[in-house]
Amino acid sequence: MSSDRRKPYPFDLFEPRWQAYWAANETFRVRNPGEPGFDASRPKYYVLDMFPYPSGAGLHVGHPEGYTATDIIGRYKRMNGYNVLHPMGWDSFGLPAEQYAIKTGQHPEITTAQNIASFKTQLNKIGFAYDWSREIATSSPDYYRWTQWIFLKLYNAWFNPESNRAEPISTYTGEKPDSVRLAYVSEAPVNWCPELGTVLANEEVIDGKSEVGGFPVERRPMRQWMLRITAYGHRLIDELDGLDWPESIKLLQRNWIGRSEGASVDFRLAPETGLERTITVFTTRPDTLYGATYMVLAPEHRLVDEIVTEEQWPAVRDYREKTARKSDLERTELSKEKSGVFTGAYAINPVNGERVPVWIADYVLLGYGTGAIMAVPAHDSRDLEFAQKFDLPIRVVVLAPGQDEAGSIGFCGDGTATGSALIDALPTPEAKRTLIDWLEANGHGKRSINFKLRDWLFSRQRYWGEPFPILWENGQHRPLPEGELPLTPPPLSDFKPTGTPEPPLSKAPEWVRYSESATRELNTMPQWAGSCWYYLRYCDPRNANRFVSKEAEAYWMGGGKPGGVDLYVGGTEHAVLHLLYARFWHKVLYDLGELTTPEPFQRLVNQGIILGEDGQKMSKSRGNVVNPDDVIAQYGADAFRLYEMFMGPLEQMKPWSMTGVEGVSRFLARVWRLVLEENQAGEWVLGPVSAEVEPDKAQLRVIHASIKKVSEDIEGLCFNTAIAQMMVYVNAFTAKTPRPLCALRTLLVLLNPFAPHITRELWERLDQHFPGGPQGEIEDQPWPSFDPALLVEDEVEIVIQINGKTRDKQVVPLQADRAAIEALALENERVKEAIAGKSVKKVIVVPGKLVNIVAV
RNA sequence: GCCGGGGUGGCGAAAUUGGCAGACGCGCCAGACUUAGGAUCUGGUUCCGCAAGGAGUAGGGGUUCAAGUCCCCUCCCCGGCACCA
Repeated sequence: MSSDRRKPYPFDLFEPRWQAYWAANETFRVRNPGEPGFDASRPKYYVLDMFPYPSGAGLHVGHPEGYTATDIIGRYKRMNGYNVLHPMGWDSFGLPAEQYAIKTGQHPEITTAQNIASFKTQLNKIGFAYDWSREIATSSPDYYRWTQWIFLKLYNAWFNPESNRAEPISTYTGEKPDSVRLAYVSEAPVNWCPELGTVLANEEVIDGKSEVGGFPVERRPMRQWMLRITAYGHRLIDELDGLDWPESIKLLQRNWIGRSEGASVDFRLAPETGLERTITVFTTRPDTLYGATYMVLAPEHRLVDEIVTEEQWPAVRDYREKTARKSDLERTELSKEKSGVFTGAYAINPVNGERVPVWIADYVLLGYGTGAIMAVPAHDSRDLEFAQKFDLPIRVVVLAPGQDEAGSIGFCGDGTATGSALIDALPTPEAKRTLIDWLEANGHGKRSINFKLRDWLFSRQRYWGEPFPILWENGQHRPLPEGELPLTPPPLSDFKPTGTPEPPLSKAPEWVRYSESATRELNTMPQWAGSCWYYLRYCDPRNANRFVSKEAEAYWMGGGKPGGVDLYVGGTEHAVLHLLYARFWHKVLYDLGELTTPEPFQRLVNQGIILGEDGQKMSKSRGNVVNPDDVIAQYGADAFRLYEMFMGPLEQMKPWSMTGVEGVSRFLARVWRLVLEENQAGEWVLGPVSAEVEPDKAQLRVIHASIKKVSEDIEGLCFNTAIAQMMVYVNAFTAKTPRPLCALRTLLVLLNPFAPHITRELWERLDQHFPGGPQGEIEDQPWPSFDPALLVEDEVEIVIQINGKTRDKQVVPLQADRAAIEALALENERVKEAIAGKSVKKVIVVPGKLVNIVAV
């Protein structure tokens, strides 16, 4: 006997055949408005996956989970008469691709091309209905030419606070346009990762380590390109409201942007300092101003140098040096114990003219607010801790509900103002308002909104990314002329990071030198640049004149309110990275009149991660990684797809199970044998199928209930229950022969989005035996509709409860009214038995469902 | 610490407005067909109990004729943020 197991149905023969057929016929190609073959009568549906970065590890079973979900939706919408845009491409610039190239000692251009090829082969083996004519790669010059073009748009724009939107820099009338550009150069301290040899954005640093590789990150001042995402803080928060996104993701973005409302307050320095300066602080609690008994500056704050007194200099210098040596990680880890030093200077509290000492302490961060605080120890736990340690006064100015002064220490909620002349006895919200009004009227401060979000550090000291279309001359930057795009990187053989902040592009002096007096910018853009707008390029991927044509953008991204991609599926890991950056770019382009919608992704769904069979996260070191290729070789692509969807709810984390794959594979084999049977020679021939036989009443009910359930479940992305319903369908037809042809055809159409190969094969076989059936290919069949009348049964089984406990069940006519059901129930033998000797207090009848008899 | 999302059989999970808890699948048990079965088909399978019956959706309380579902408290798991003034 041969040792290799017989396949339950010959998927290995027909799956590759249909895949080749779809590719050769461009079955899933979709046309743009104006192109021949475009059908304007159909509505559009844009369904998008987060495109993968083609790593060397290849596809794992997590990728196709979301991809299968969108594939089902795309095929389903297509059968429902939509023009479906369902593209795929490659996020091929950036750190992961470059790290892989360095590891294998090959040029990233080569490894990237190889990885893309193998990813594509893998995806095609799963039978996805992509329009491959729209394939894009962020590292191809045709693509990044427009990434660079968009960067120049940002460079040549500013955010006008009057109009609350981006405008061309030409509308700026101030002195220093370079200080307002959306893309600008900054010298601020940045996250430098020596191991990766590049700086990183805040969003790419997790617990003081790089998101890629987990290497230590340190702060150091460097000249870098920044994008002014903070200008969009309001809109990035406010416009989340209209999006159909998981609340959890919206919340992550809200928290990350971190909007707080309050006031900025100016404290003048005390007269003896001889300085006409103010310290401005941000506070969310202006009502506690009377309780401000000291101030704290961040150790790095610029004012420190000016205000510190002679005798405090040594202590201050010492403290600053210690702080500077700490990494961000240490600074937060050692946060338990408060530390700080008095500067020797005093400031004047504007509400009561009191002199308050000014300290420096590392619990105040330079990067948030103004880098200075007014400390209210009675109502802020950090200030309290600090005040107790350094014996600073603690003054209660807010009474907690039902508490006296002593009991209000440490209280930070809403209460009643006390010991605060201007606002005494006012409840907190009113006290805030009143005090801000007073500050504004007297020129001591103003209403203010502060964001945690910081500008986006946009340059990297790496090779494998988009070069900046920027030239330097006499220390001044200017844009590269648009006609010189794309700006391709020099073909370096040694592209490795230099180990210093000097970018590797500096290794190509001829490339760097632009003219006698001008040189090129040496930094490259981060990986996120390409993914910020790829969904736009899919709309018109070969356009050589624009990043996307107006018509294509209006068609695929427009329509509906607020429009955009109709369904976007991907992991949560991009919540505050890609999903925030892309919204930002999109809004800028929208403001500049390049786009028709303010938001890119109308509906977002996160697929849950797939764990290994052991319930642990899949990883090479655990040896629990499942490779799609292996599963497909053994069970076929349809079984693989179906299992991915049958595992459980799309958004949930769930473990892989090979026996589960076997289960859905058995189901598909039952579908196969519903239509075909094996003859003596081992060939699959038509089984007991009849065109004459009609489904019986019960079968009709299953057919129509299934059409309803499968349709609703696909719309709701509940694929697991849709599949369960199709299993019920198959079970209802296996026992009885001959099988009605029409029922089988309907089943194949319902199942087609999930298992496109087997349904296509069986559809063809039925066509051969029963010519003259429905016209066209199964992929183009109209989605079936159900007849509600056929769902209704003549009789229903109702439950008979006594005191809420089920005692019996009884079949009654559907039309039976309350009285009839009650009468029937009281006649019931079991009921009579149970209520003997008791009195019936109440009878609740829910027609079609149950009777509950309350008896005591 | 704060903010989210969860906790239902041996396992993955189902369960409109509160209305038969456990659909569907895995696994397991029994049987049929077979030279054979890791194929296929049929039946069973929440727990305790021979049974009648009882218990049961993390735990405790409440509302209700009726609670997985609504309200209050507690515990546990997962994710995020974390000196954000």
